[in-house]
Amino acid sequence: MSVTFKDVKADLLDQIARGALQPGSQMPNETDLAESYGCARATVNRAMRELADEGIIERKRRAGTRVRMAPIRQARFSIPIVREEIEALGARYRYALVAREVLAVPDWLLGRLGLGKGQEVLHLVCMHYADGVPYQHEDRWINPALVPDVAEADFAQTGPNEWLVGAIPFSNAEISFMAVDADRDMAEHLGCREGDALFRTERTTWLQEKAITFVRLTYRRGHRMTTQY
Amino acid sequence: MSVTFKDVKADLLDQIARGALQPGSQMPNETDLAESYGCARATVNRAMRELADEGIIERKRRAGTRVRMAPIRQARFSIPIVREEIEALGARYRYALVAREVLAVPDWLLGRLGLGKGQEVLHLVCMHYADGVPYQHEDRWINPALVPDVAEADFAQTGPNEWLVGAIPFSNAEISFMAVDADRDMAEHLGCREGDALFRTERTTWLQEKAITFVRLTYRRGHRMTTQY
DNA sequence: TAGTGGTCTAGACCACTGA
DNA sequence: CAGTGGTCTAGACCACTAC
Repeated sequence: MSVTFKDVKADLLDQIARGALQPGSQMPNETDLAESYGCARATVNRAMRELADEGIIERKRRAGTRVRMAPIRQARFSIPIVREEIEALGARYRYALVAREVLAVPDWLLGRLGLGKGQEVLHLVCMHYADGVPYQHEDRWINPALVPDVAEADFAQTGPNEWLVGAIPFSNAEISFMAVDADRDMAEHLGCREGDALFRTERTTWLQEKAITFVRLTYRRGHRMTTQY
Repeated sequence: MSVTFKDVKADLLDQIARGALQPGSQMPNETDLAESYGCARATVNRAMRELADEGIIERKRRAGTRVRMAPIRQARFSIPIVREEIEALGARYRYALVAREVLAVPDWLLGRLGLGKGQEVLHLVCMHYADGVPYQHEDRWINPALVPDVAEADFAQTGPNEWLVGAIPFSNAEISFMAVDADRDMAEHLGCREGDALFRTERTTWLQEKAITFVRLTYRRGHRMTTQY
């Protein structure tokens, strides 16, 4: 069996972990490594490219490759669809539409959606339950000009998240995480006390430079978001 | 100029975004795509592999490649070193050691660090300030058996995070995000009121299957963690 | 069991950039 | 301006798995 890029990657990682390759030190170039591993340069290249993508090493043309002084530690996590998140817990999912209205965009939202004063937005409030217990409160604003069919969707049965995922094939987004104090309304919806600390994510989604939707997802008390890296 | 993998990737993405390639639909195989783009199969492979890594498409041997029904939306964010985070805000960084003690591992920490009852841990409490204002509270537990030099480090000048990054070349971790109510002690350290909602991350770090450290980072009121995808 | 993606090879040219 | 990584090619073999 020939030497695979995974072999090379694992060996390099091991050398870094054991200290044989010190942080900040220069690594041999691809040609030399390929020779010493007895494989093609492309194989070494693949291994090193992945290490660079993961923030372990730093590569520059002409200057060569170095072990990063402080590895760029990065975590990756998938943004769950709430239905799947709840079903993965083994719980029964239930969705409810709380409010649906079309109104002039409020001032605080003008900038985030890139709209002008007086333009209309669709505002939805929904609740997601796990085994009948409040799990997540969804406060969503949609730019109807960019989502043609949104006027016909009634969102009585299907949540806007799942609907949008189906209607918008691809998009990019900015997402924030924070802690907020529950106000009276939120406390009632989520079944907690006013002032309780709640975990919230805010997300703005764009389709080709134009903001489609802004959503605030507020979780029930005690929610944790976890990932590994 | 020949067709690059970026060209292929961009074109496929564009077809997905425009709806020419519908979610759930089967894509042509690599050989056919290579022919239609007029490039080598390896070029198509690189493009499609990256799209698969990003969760846009789904690849299976023999079954071929499909556009994902619901793209796996995943965000990537780098775990900042608090000093850099504060300096990036243009603020002056200050660090203070609040407490340092060696004690028997508390029960709640036994499992997380994989220790036995009665074993000793190093417990550190630190504060990080931005322009003199409390920014982050750090509550850290270190397994001294796995970090040989930790007994000599006094952490009076340098925070344990930066020290550990230098001492431990590479590691993996599990990280969680949550909201907590400030208790009296936290409120005093962070200059907020008792009961205020605070953003917290908890992280356990392993070096080769053994837990080195568990840390709770609690941020000042109003902190947001943001990323794009 | 046949068709798909996964990977390796050997060679080539090129873009970038630090010495 | 020379050395490094970045990428493409054409061909090959293989592992997996749906059919």
